Amino acid sequence: MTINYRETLNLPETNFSMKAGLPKKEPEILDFWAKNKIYKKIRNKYSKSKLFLLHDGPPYANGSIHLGHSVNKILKDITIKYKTMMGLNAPFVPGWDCHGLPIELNVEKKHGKKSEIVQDKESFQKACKEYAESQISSQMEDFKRLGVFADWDNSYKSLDSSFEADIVRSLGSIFNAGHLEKGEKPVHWCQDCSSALAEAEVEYINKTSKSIDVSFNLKKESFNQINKAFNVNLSDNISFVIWTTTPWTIPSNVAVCVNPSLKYALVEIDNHFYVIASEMFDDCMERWNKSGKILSECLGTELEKISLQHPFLDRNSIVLLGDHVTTETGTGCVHTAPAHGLDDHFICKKNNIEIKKALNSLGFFKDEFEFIAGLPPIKADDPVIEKLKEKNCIVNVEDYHHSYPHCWRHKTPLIFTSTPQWFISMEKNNLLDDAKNTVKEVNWEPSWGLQRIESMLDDRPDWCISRQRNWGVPITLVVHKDTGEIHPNQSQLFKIFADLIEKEGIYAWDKLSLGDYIDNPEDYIKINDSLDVWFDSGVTHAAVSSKIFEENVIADLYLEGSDQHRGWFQSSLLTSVAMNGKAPYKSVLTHGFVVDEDGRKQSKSLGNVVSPQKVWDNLGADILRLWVASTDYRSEMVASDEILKRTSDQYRRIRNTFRFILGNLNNFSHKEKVNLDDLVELDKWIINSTIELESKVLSQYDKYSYHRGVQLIHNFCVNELGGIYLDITKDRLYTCKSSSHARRSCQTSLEIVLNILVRLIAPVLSYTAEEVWQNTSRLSDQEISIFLSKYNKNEKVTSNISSKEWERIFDIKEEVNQKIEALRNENKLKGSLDAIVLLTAEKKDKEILDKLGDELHFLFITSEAQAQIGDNFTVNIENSSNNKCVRCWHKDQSVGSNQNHIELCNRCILNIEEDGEERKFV
RNA sequence: GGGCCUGUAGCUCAGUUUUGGUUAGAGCGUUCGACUGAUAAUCGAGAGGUCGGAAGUUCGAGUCUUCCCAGGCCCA
Repeated sequence: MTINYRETLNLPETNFSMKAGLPKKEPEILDFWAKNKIYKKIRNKYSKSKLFLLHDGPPYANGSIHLGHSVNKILKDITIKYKTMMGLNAPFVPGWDCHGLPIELNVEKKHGKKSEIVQDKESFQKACKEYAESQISSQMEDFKRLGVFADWDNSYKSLDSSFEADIVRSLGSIFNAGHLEKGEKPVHWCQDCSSALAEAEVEYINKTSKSIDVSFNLKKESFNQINKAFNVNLSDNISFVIWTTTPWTIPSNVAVCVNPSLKYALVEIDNHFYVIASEMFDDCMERWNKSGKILSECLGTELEKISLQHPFLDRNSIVLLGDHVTTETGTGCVHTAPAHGLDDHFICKKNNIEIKKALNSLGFFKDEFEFIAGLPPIKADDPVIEKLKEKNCIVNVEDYHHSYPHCWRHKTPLIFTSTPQWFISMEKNNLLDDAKNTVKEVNWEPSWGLQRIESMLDDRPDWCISRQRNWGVPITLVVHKDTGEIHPNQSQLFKIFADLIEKEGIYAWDKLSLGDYIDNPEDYIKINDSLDVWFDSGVTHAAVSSKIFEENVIADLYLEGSDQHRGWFQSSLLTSVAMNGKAPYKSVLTHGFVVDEDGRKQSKSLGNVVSPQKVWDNLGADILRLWVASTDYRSEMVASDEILKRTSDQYRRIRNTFRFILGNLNNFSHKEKVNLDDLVELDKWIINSTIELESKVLSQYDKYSYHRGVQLIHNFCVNELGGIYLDITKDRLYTCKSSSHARRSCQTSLEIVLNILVRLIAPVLSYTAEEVWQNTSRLSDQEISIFLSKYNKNEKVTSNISSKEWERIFDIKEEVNQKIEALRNENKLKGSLDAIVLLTAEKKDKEILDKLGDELHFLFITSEAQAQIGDNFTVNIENSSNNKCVRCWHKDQSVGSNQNHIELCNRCILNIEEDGEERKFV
């Protein structure tokens, strides 16, 4: 009867399953981390180590997290874990941005705009707070599910009263540094919000407006000047023509701007004379459908201070010079309403022209404009046009299609209108220049980040920090009720109010009576505005990092999406420079946005949104993490079903590599380790290759190039391990005597490979790395969690065969493979173990091959192999005629010679009956 | 419309700057084959690219220049 020799083999055995089952397993690992307080243990372990501070940019506390959030937090987590395993103290304090309009709108929606809760300010604020907290807790659960290590119990939230107090303190500090300014500037205003909007809250949507050309008649006193300028002699019927797409701003017109260096033409049409820019003549004639004649021309500068009659108001409109006037569209004469345009505002301020406001404080037309009194601006266009027609001042009306600012929430068109606002001035105390200088010292990654933030700083206006809203931190200014002057003791008051808010919350501001804090309370009022939420998040360096770590600590890294060049990177920079004169970060790393397979942004309407919740429920968070890590995040990141499928494939390969290694290390104890110098040569090679891999991967991680690192690891699993080492050593692991040097040598190297590899994947495949770690006491005895372990310093092993020589050997192996494959295709050979390899090689190659002695055939996984010297390199394959050993599957002439084991070769008999074979090279 | 960025095999990425230089690489997937002792795994071999497009500089361009196209972020 035949003996079942399979039982004499040392086959791999492990309970590390092939199928990952991540969606089920990951929550268990999460529990393990929580129960064992791993994050806390990490903090304790590295409390004395060098600090690496990655400061978390707060997501807005609204809605469930999407893929973009996941990308951001995973990248941060990979970084934190890598730095930690490098031995740095890398804490991570997550945060949330909690005030602001979107939360107010949701609470209004939930309770109803007219409900008592919404109508009463304090109850409304409390409802907003409650809502934000509920959002935070659900977002936090999702962030945890991603496998992110953080101090979740001590996260920061801008709604904490201590944080709110610090916002007030920060504002006080900026006030003390002389950057605060009261202003009256045109801002985007949403009628539906009854509020000025931040830039980030503005959305551009195509809109059709009325574009009108309006004539402004020349006043008598200016005829001399114009006759002189154009060298004519007229006494009547001269008009300047302006063009605008916002007819409702005509009631606020106080001036007409011309460019001093442009040429202007006096155009005659039907006995009437019009002034427009010469360049715009053709354009205007076409638009107005008129044929006019240019009588004369002059430079814009000669038109300065000419007086025009407002079309329907008893008001002068004066001609001003401005470089902002262009000839892109219109007439070259620009309607100027300083209450409704930034350029207009500045030019009038410069020329000391009084700002005329047609709108009341709620954004409706004042009573004095009878024909439009009480109307909102967007409904006033038609009546104004009618009025202009009535006064015979309209030259042309047509529809105009353009991209126009809208409220991001209501999608309604915004107006640009002047309101009293508080500003952080860019100029007053040199803040902008200081910020621009500081930014050069920061390491921007990718490097174009510098250019980007610089160009954004270049054209940034003063920072309007006033919001006429309820859910926000109050601007705790006390101003004189008549003069608007800030109270002389304001600096001190900031501190007092901050302490009060710390104790009682933001509600304290509305409740307090000034009499308790100042001497002449009847002369002063409290400002009602709340702070722009960008200010809240902009001061996290002061409210969070400074407090937890060290006063004015500068973070090593800010890591956010590229949109934050205008957002948080800038708000943080400006407040930090204003308060401390320094940038709050040493490095700024940005990632792109998530798009679909066609490169389009993910949006609900396109139906191409990939939900992170679905990914971790179906595939596992480690797949999501691997996707993030294997994508070059510096540009857009493509997510699709196919890509995630590919990612899963990549994951399986890495997982199975671990499974195989673990299986073969079964029953291998530390005592059985082989001295490194005594290892089989091939085992030395894989150790040295792995050490080399480690240094390459870590240097990629160090550059935040996770995708390159992951690619290196994966390729190593495929090529060095799967294709070469593990394939070749199967023979030794399975067929050699269990306790033999030949087998222990291999296991010794596998243990080293395992230790290195599991650490390399840990920052990315955190769950799987922990699963591997917990699977075997050889790892878990080192530390209770892999994340308490570090990257070890591994020394390369000295070997007789250099890595160059190994490279050549594997090249030759590849040629042998191709020859074998060719024969297989001709059906002359079944498997490689049927083959006998006969190599002819040049002396140099022969000498290298000789280093493997008679173990060469193990390298090729053939039954026999020989090399001889010759002029050319050739590979010859023969089909072995020997019998196949049923145990090791090699074909050998000794098979059948032993009567006790008639089906075995001598090598196997040595391995099962005697001391076992000896292996030195392969 | 402006600023910044991206575009190399079906997919993910190398290669592009310092230095322009043989038939442009890898892994995944795909096809074919092997094994059944990593087995919903593993091994071997093959196919697959006018490097977004066009023009230019050059003996020579994925790489340099200009323009165009598609897309992203930010702004208007």
